[in-house]
Amino acid sequence: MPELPEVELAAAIARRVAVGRTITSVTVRHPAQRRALPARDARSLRGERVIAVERRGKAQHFRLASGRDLCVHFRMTGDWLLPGPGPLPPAVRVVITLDDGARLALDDPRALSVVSLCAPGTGASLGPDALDPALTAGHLAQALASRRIPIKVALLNQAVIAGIGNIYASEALWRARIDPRIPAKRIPPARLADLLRAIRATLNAALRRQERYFGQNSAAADAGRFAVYDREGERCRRCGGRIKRITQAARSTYFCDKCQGR
DNA sequence: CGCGACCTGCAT
DNA sequence: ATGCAGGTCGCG
Repeated sequence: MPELPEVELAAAIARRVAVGRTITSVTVRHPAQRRALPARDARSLRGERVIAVERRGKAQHFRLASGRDLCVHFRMTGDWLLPGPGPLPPAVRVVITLDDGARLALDDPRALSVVSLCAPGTGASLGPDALDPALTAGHLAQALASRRIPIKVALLNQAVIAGIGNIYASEALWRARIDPRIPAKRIPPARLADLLRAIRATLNAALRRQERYFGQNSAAADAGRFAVYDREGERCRRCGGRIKRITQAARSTYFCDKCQGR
């Protein structure tokens, strides 16, 4: 479940568990994960103190006392789990044990997550974080000025703006009443300002929702979660139009063609 | 640019 | 059985 809001919450959990603690072991339990974090690297983390856990876009960075950086990316299905005693759930791929006995477990059924020691400077290709207050519509305009790709596809490009994924790209465009198919460079500055506000409102609302329903998997938590995502054929809650699904860059885009601009 | 690869589980 | 999934990289 990992776009920016989900990762922000996950990072908060990791922070609470790990910051100020020393790692006593890192265990890797899936061959695919071992490629990114070989046994040697995992071993080298023993005795490392965690200074901070930061989030940039969808990536988490454990800043370590030695100056190294343990990077975690959940990709499609990763999440942190705080396992109790006893056997670990089957999809736990990596376990970080801290000196107070607490365990931070990477739970990822698809095993596409990446945990690795990354060199400083990695992530330079990331654009500004979507919730960074320093990000302005002007920056966005500049980043999009030369791109004729559809705006929805541009929003998924983490080099343009970091943290937006397939769900919230559709949701933010709906909120800003922008047609996802419009070439990015053709959106006027004033509309980009609307879009940036819509992105922030969408991500912040999702964040609040996360906190409110933390740990629950109830129907209440899902009700009304998305305005358009995964609602093909249903009614637009704003104008009553039919929600459409199209494919862009091999991914589903949802939008209302009645109230999302020409 | 689009598309397969990386992985697994789930709905149809 | 098939196709799809909230991400990203690397290929043609």
